[in-house]
Amino acid sequence: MIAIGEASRQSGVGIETIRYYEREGIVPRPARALNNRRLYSANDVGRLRFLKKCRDLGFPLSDAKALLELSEGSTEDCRSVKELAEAHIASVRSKIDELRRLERALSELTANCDSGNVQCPMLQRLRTMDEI
Amino acid sequence: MIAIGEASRQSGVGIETIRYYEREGIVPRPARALNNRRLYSANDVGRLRFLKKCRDLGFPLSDAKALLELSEGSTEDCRSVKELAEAHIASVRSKIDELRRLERALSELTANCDSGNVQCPMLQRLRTMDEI
DNA sequence: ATAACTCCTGTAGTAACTACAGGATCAAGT
DNA sequence: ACTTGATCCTGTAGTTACTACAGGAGTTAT
Repeated sequence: MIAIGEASRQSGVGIETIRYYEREGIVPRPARALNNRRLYSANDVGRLRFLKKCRDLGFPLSDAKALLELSEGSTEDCRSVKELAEAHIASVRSKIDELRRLERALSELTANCDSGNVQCPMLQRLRTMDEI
Repeated sequence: MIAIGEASRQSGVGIETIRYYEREGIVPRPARALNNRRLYSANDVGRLRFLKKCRDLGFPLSDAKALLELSEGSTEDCRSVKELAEAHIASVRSKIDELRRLERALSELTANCDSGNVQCPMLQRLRTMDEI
C-alpha cells in the first residue's frame, strides 16, 4: 500500500486530480493509514492508470467513468464499450473537420495581410464578412 | 438604438453572453434608456458581430478582444493581427494532428471489439497498454 | 532539533459562457 | 383599465476537469 504521491507517480494522475476523482466518486475511497493518510493498492493504481489512458484518448470524464465501470463488471459488455468508443470517434472526426474548415478560413484571412498596411485586410474581412 | 434582445438577434451573440462581455470589459457599457434598459447602436452591434466571428473562428476570447481593439485603433497594426492569426493557425494545426493520432488510436482499439465477447479486447488494451 | 518534505481539508480560481431566481417594466389584446 | 406574455434588470451559481492555494499536521533526513 502506497501513499498518494507514489500513486500519482505510478499512474501519471496528479495528486490533486486523484483527490478530485475521489470527491466526484469516479474512484472509490481508498484505505486510510492510522494517521489519516490515503493508502493505495495496486488495484487502485490500475484504476487511475485506466482513467489516465481514457482521458489521454480524449474521452470525457463521464465516459471514462463509464468505461471503468464496464471494465470492472463481471461480464464486460463489449457492445456498450464499442458504442461509447464509436460515438467518441465520430465526435473526434467532426472536430477534425471543423478545425480543417477553420484552418482554411484563417489561411485565407491572413493571405493578404502584409505589414505596413494602414487598413488591415483581415480586420476588414472580419468586419464585413457574413458567414465563416 | 435597440434593446439587448434585438442586438442579440442582429449579432448572433446571446443575451447573457452580451452582458457577460460587458461585465468582462470586452465591450464598452452601452447607453441606457430612462427605464435602465441597455440601448445598443449600430456600432455596438458591429462590435458584437466582430467578436462573434472571431469566436466562431476559434480565437480565444482574449485574442478576440485584442483583435477588436486593433480593429478600433487609428492605424491598424497589420503585423500584430497577422501574428495573432498565425499563432492561432499553428495551434489549430497542432490540434488537428493530435486529433488525427487520437482517431487512429481509437479506431485500432475498437477494431477487434465485437459484441458477444465476455472479455472486451478494447478494455483489455486500455488496462495494459503503456502509452497512447 | 531543525529543515524539508509530504500529506490533510477546504476553498477558490480557470475559460467562456449558461441558467436560473426574483423582480420590474412594457406592449398588445379585451 | 386590466390582464397576459414577452422582455428586461441584477446577482448568483452551475458547467468541465481540473489546478492552485491557505493553513495546518505529520514524516523523514541530517
